[in-house]
This record gives sequence, C-alpha cells and structure tokens, in this order.
Amino acid sequence: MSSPPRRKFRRETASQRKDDLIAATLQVISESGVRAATVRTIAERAEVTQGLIRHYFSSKEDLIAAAYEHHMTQMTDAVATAKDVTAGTARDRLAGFVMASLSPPVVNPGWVALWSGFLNEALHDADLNKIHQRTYHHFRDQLEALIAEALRETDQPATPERLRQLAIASNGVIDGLWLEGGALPKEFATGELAKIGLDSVAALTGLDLHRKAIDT
Amino acid sequence: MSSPPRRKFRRETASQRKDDLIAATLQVISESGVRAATVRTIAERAEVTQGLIRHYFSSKEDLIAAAYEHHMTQMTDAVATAKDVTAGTARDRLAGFVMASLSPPVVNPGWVALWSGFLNEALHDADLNKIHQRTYHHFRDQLEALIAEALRETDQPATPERLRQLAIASNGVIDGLWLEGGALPKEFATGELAKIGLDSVAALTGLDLHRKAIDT
DNA sequence: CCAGTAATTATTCAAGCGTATAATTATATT
DNA sequence: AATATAATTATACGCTTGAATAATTACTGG
Repeated sequence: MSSPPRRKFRRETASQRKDDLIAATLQVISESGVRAATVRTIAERAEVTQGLIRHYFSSKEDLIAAAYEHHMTQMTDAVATAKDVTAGTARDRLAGFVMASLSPPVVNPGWVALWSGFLNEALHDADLNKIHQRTYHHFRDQLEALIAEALRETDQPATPERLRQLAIASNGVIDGLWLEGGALPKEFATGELAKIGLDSVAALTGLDLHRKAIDT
Repeated sequence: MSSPPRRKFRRETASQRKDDLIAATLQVISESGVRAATVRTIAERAEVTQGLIRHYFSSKEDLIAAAYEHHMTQMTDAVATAKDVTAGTARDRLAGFVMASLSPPVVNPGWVALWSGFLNEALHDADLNKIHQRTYHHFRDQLEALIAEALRETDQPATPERLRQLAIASNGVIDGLWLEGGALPKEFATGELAKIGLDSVAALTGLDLHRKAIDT
C-alpha cells in the first residue's frame, strides 16, 4: 500500500502564474462554457492543484473578472494592431479596422463563447458589468475616431450627433456580423463577412471603402 | 417535535405544468444567469418541489432546451406580430419589423441575458446549437423576404446574392443594436436605437424607410 | 550548504448539485 | 362513497462545488 508520490512542481513568478491561470480559465470557458469553469477544471487545465487558485485570486469570481478583462483587451488589441489599421489614409485604416474585426482570429467560435459567457455573467454582476461597459466604449470610440477622421479627410465633416449615430450603427453591424460568424462558422464563406461588413460601413457612412488584397 | 405538514398542491394539466416550469426557467436565467439555473432554484420559482421537474422533463438539459425553444419563438413572434409589420406597403412592414426589433419589449436586459446564456450553451451542445441555427435562419429569412418585397415594390429588384448580403448585413445591424440596447440600457435614449436601426437598414438597402408616430 | 520562507500540494469541510425512488394525496371514475 | 391512478411531495444517494487549512518542498540569500 504505497500512497502516490507527491507531485513535483516548479515555483513560478506571481505574474507568470496568474497569467497561466487566466489562460486556463479562458480555455475552459471557450471550449466548454461558463458552467464548466469550475475551480478544479481550471486548475487541472493549468496543471496545478486547485488550492493554488485561491493563493493568487481572492475568489473564483475574482479570477473570472481578471480573465474577462484579459480577454477583452486581447480582442480589442488584435483589431487595433492589425496591419492595415496602423498606417495609410484614414479610410484605409477604417477599412482595415472593419476587416480585422470580421476575420480570423477575431471571428472565432471560442471567442464568441467567451464573450457570451462573460456577458451573461455581467448582466447580473456589477463588477463584470463595468468591464463590459468600459470595453464596449473603448471599441466604439476607436471606431468613431476613425470614422470622424475619414469623413474629414474626404471633406464631409459630420456633427457630433451624427458621428455618434454612425459609430453606434457601424459598431452594431460589426458586432452583429462578428457574432454570427463565430456562432455559425459554416454559414459564411471565407471573407464573406469581412466583405459584407466593409460594404455595410461604407453604405452607412457614405465613404468609399475599398478592400485590397486577399478577398478579390 | 412536530414535523412540518406536507405541503398542499394542485394537480395541473401536463401542458400547463410544463409551461410553468419553462416560464420559471426563463425567469431564473434572465434574472441570475445560466449558472443560477439549478433544478432546485427553478422548482422553487415555479412553487413546486424539485422532483416534479424530472416528472415532466427527462433531464435538466431537456428542460433547458425546451425553454430555449420557447424563448426564441416568443421573441421572433413578438417582432413578427407587432402592429406595423402585418399591414401596409412592404417598406412600411420592413420599417415596422426593424422598429419592433429595436424597441421594448424585444430590447430588454432580461432577454439579452437569456439569449447570451443559451448561446453560450449552444456553442458546445449539439441540440441547442440546432435550435440556435434554426431560429437565426427563421429571423433572417423573414427579413430577407421583406427586403426583397420592398425592393420589388420600388422597382429595384436585386439578385439573390445581393439579397442575401443585404439580409445578412441588416440582420447584423439589428442584432448588434439589439444586443447593445439590452446590455447597456442606460446608454441609449428612448427610441434612439430604433431610429439608428431604421436609418441603417435604409442606408444599407437604399430604401426610403420613414418612421411614423412615436419618436419624432 | 544550510536555513528560512513562501509557493505549492494535499486534505478536509459544509453546502449544493442532478438524479433516483418511495411515500402521499388530489382528482377522476364509477 | 369507494377505488384507482397519476401528479406531486418527500427523502435519500453519490458526486461536485468553492473555500479553508495543514503539510510539504522548491527556491533564495546568507
């Protein structure tokens, strides 16, 4: 009767370990949904024992919030730093922004699973709700700035009110298409959503947004 | 030492009881999220004991699926039967469809909570995924039919491919705005989303969709 | 190379979970 | 009014949950 040997482990830096636990949380939720995100399942995914989670996070809820924050930052960064949105005319950058939002890796069933799971929690949790609100505005404000710049560039300046409406509408169509592409990946051909999204933002704003490369 | 008296109860018809249990499930999820939707919590909300759920549904999963189906039907019906979408020109009906989709009671935090919770489950559950797919298409097809009719009505017939793109885009902007209105109800003034949505679908399709009444 | 310490594992706990089964009781039928 | 039956309650079971605590062990600074 020999009890199993105590498992070996490595000591990690606090930030490394936290990142690992957050990454494990995101993997579990994206693969199996929020209900599957238990302390034990997450710990197993991170290859640590469950007690460690409470050593780094004051509660499971705290870990979830950190993971939410991390994921939304990752997602908005993936769009904001895509190649076509960092250079060129304002119209080019706006087009790149829309295209990046509606192409992989941003369009992705796992990311929709994360987003829907977190939103479901945020609707009855004040802390998560704040994260939702902040990231929503962050994304929409970026979009509004790009639209404003593109309209100025083409000598069609818009009033603040109209700008707000254009940003809300453009954000809406991007969100809606992103969601549908992630939730029903087989429904749309490669590049189809990006094309529709670009045409839509063009139609909404009256801007001429031509896509280059890839999808011809 | 008297044990508490056995609770009184009424016998209901099967369909009535099922409806009650489904309604209780929807209430719990919309108020507290999917993680709160336990057999015991649902039974308590329906004012029955937990065993009864298994008498009417073969498993909790089965009840959830029935609730999903019920909710999506309720939501699409709420749009399809709104007053302005059942009569008038095709443009009037299209405008009514958009307006109804972006006004209460369709725009509502509770319904977004339901939708996000179910979607999160559907992304890793084959049965729920089918429900999602079916209801998505049902809604989009209605929209496509209205757009097609409105374009014919104004002598601007569109190819099937363009029609598909217009329906996807219009559906996208409606979904996105609906979501944002439900998730951040304080963000938008009364009627603002409906107005933006109507203007957006008009811009996307090139149709002249003027709203009447209410929001002036 | 050794002592200290904090990171990590291991174990425990009470509560909650979905499900199964047994005991009652409301209602319909006669 | 007696009886049958199925709807409903009550209870129990085994497992999982988030959290708390105790026991180890990997690493650091001397």
